[in-house]
Amino acid sequence: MRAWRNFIESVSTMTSALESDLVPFGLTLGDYEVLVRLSEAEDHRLRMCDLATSLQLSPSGLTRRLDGLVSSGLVERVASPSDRRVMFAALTAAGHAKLVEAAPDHVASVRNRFLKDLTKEQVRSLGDIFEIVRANLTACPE
Amino acid sequence: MRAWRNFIESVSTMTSALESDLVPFGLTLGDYEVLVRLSEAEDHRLRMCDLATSLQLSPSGLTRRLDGLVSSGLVERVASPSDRRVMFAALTAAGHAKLVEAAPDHVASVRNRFLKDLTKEQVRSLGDIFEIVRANLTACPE
DNA sequence: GACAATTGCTTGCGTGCGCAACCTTTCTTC
DNA sequence: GAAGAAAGGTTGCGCACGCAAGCAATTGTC
Repeated sequence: MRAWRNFIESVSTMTSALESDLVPFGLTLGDYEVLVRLSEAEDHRLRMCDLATSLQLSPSGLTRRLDGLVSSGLVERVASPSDRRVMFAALTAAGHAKLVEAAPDHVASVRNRFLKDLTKEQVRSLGDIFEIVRANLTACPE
Repeated sequence: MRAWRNFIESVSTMTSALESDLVPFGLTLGDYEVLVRLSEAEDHRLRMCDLATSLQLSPSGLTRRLDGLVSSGLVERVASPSDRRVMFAALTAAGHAKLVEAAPDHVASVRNRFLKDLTKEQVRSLGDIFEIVRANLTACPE
């Protein structure tokens, strides 16, 4: 339970800290996650629904989030030729540039806020632990 | 970075899982946290502002959350006699009963979703890690 | 080959929250 | 002790999100 309480508290302060570290770039943490997912995808594009599940976001949530990124010119919607239901979210050049600009700062932020005072050993065991937790969570969806 | 990605993903699936485990009790995770804080406080009551910081919630956010709990009869607002600015949030008998009813299930939920497949050693080190992280976070609020 | 059933995405609607503005009460300073 | 500063809480507004409903396109079934 001690682990739990510290954990909960850490999470919320940490995310808001990371959020504010992204403000100078005009990004929100959610936006950043979108850019990362797209940059890692083939051709820098993903189907909306795949992106939604990857972000653990509802379809409508993703639609709205993309609206913002599209109007900022970082992402564009591209219709699929093969299946006219699907829309791709595609990273624009500006979007890619924005990610390249923001990423180092963000990574440094994570290290600084999160991993700073941990030993290598602890970081490693953290990785192990959350691999197990994630596996456990995806295993029992009841 | 591996630690980080698994971490982020775990957190969001876990909280939504815990959230849904509380639905049968008619509680949200936020509500539950309020009840816990109050039950641990002296006389089962806390000043609004103390409760807000404890929950890492803005003043307005707390006001709204309390509105719900008050209209459910789980919490009541009590004016302070010594300082007429402050309002106490006080646990009602019904609120205490509700917490007693929901707590075992919730704790089991946490263990099941989170700690289930971890060794004692890992749980211990998790506690250590987030104690450090939390200390680090509160130390550098810049 | 036509008519469900399903999939993919988008639009009302409600909710929960933060921010800024406001009112009230207390503290500070002179 | 009176004027200004500060603290405690509540309200207007906007934003992000989930849910349910809806529309378009595709797949399945006979």
